[in-house]
Amino acid sequence: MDTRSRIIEAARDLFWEKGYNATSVADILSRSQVNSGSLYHFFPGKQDVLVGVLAAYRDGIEAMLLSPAWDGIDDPLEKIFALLAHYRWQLVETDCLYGCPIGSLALELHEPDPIVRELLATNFSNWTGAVEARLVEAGARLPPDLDRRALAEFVMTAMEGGVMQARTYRDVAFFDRNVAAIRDHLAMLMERAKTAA
Amino acid sequence: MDTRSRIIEAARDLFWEKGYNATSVADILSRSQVNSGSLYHFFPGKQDVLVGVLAAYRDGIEAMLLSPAWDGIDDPLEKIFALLAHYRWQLVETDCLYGCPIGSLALELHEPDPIVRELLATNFSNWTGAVEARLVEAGARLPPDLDRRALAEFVMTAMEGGVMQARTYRDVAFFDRNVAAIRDHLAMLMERAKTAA
DNA sequence: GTCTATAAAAGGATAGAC
DNA sequence: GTCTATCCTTTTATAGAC
Repeated sequence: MDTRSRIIEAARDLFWEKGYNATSVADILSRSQVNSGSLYHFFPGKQDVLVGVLAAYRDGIEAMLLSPAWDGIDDPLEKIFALLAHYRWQLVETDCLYGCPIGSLALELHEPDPIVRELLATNFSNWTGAVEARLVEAGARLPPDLDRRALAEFVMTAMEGGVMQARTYRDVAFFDRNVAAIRDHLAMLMERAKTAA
Repeated sequence: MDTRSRIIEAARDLFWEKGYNATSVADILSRSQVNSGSLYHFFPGKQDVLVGVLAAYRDGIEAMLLSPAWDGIDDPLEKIFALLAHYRWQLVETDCLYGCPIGSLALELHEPDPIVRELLATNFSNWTGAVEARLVEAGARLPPDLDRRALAEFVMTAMEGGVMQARTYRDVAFFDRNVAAIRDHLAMLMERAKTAA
């Protein structure tokens, strides 16, 4: 793999594992087996590596996240729960240490440069947009006047809040209960769609 | 105010504004108008200041958060929305820069010392417990078999997820839509309680 | 593009007088 | 308990040869 990609990949993992501020440039160099001169050849500074990482998440959402999560699943609403299951799997794999990398960075960086904030928001929007599209596909199973974008944002909230609590308590059951709550929420909306029809 | 309290207060504000890692001991000294020697007289190190801040949040939840938020409000379910409104007010006051201090720290600190993680979890539990108690007070307005603890966790999720998105987009409307969703969720549960009766 | 060495600053923490 | 001065490490970033 080329040097620039090795840097991005190492930084992506380190930011996920330790956060942005707790990761030093030396950490990135050591993990990627790259020398200081090379990193600063590709990136003006550490924050530009972060920009590269966030752009990689943005460009890879389909191939790295959505496609794997939705493989073999047809039902649009079950695709949403498959996406949530993907985060659950990550939590279990890491003993509830690491959750959503974007969410963690979004809360860690309190006054990020506009370009960083913009990329965080874009990553959120792409995720929400993908969920919204599944809710649109669900068609008449959901109330016709339902704001599907807002519901997609609420699904994201359930994921991020579930991850936050599961990580803090080191117990995936907190995530599970939040997923159950959002499942109940969808069930009640479908009930509403039925009775209104 | 005594020196130790000044340090805790300054650190609390700085951790809220910038996060833990982005706050230096020098920042705390400058904000609290305390000298290095005094800080290290009261605290073995920076992390112990964090422990003090988290303990202060824990001990102050009633006086600093719940009592002010619930002043003049009798309805238990409206108390929950008043609590959410408190976070909304904080977002508006800070142009959506700062949200829930505990949530931010919980996601920033990836592998905190056990004592720190324990305090984060305790703060979450106390918050959730307060909301749970209001849901219990709501009695028969909610389904009898409803897991009120799990619902309280879901309310917390809505708050944290709403704060995260509002901050990232610098737009409080993201918070509002999440609150509206949780209000709708409660409304549907109350409907369920009615039809089951 | 890559290498080593190093600068320049910031960081956490300590010493010892008062 | 408080003060100033300072140590030592880490951190980001640069220089300049190859």
